[in-house]
Amino acid sequence: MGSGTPLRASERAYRQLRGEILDGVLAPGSGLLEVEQAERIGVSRTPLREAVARLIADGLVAGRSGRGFEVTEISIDSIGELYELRQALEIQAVRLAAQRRDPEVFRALREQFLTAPSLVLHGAAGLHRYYELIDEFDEAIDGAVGNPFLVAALRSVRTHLARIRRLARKNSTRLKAAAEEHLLIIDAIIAGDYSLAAHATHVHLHQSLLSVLAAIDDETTAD
Amino acid sequence: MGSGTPLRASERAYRQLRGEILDGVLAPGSGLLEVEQAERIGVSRTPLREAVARLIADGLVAGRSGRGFEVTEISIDSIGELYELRQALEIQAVRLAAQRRDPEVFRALREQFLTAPSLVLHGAAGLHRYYELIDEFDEAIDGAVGNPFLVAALRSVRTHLARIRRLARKNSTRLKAAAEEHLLIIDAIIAGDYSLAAHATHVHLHQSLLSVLAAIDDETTAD
DNA sequence: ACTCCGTTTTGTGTATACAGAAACCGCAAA
DNA sequence: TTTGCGGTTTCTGTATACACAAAACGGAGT
Repeated sequence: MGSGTPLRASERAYRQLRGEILDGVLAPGSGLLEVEQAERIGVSRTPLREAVARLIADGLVAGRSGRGFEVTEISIDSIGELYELRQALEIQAVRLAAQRRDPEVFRALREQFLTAPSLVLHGAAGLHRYYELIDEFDEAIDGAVGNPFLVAALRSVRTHLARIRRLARKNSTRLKAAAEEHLLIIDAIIAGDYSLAAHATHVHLHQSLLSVLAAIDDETTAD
Repeated sequence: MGSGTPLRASERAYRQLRGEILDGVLAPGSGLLEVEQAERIGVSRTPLREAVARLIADGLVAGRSGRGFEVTEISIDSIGELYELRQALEIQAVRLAAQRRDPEVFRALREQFLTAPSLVLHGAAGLHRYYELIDEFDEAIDGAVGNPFLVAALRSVRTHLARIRRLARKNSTRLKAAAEEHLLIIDAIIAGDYSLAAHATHVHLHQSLLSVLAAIDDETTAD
């Protein structure tokens, strides 16, 4: 299972920086310098600049006027704003998916999701599996929608979402509820009931936002 | 009114290429070579590559496996797909705008739009003014929404939309109707009636898509 | 001690040089 | 005629060198 091509330097730099930003290794607000980062990663400035350009396009990094660039901040406000975009995109995606899906795909996914509510009780491994299921759900939606523009927009949202997830330690009660919500959405998609799928997604995202904001509030006041 | 900074080479290359793609000077499917383009524009390969990277992020250009890169095609299918994304974004944007707008801004805009239906009868100059009004409408929405994520997604959609507009010669009957539709949306926003604004936008986009597809059909069968 | 100005340092933006890989061409063999 | 192979060319990907600009520093004057 070796990685096919040896990977270009610019690609390596991009993945490493992106990964570090998403994992919080490079904290929001930290100022980065081209030469510095190029040496650290072990590539020259040219491919590093290309990587940074892509990160800026992703919205993970912002170019500073004079000196270097910096990892973008995540404010409480920006979380709400992201969810406004997410809502528009996911509701549309789910609606289209319900109309175009291959029922078999979602029936198989449903089978998997039945175990989800109990997964959250099985420690870190279960949690990891849980997030894998979410990824599979997202992929199933993307595949059913079959719209490159919409999928690209969703991918961008999910990138930012990954950063936000890190901020909020999840409680298992909420995760269990979220799993149930996903099941409802999946059922609606299988049934081809696009209206129900859309409304269920609306509700799910509402709960999700509430939970994220509450979790972050806990974090900041607890410390 | 001189341009403040002399503009970096990479920025010049980006704007020129982008403009040429949007204007159709560089036809979809045309294969471009780095050296070739760098010489033509008058910059070295390094800034040109940066420009191309941005164009790829914009979705205007796709990197070819081995040799060079090429301007992305616009298929009939992709127009429908773009409108599925556009619908999700604009309906959300208009809904939020109706809730957050400064009424004065939209009252002023309304004043301008009253002249729009007649503008389309006044030749190329009138048409130009008409499109300026559309731009002002978009900017007013963006400002009222105040959501950087949503606005960025909208900007991306508008970029692709600009290419599609070129394909379809517009007839003045449709433009007149579109102006009326915009007026209705503006009125709903002024009234703070977000539901009406959303539904009116839905209708508007439906008509717009029909008109675009019809126009393209005419073009291709007429030739 | 503080401020202003010139110097030095540092970092970006751009050009160019170099290496490796993929496409192209021609020839020969089936 | 077609197919396979070697050499050649051309292009990309990366490193590096250079120029200019902006920030940090330091010294002189107040």
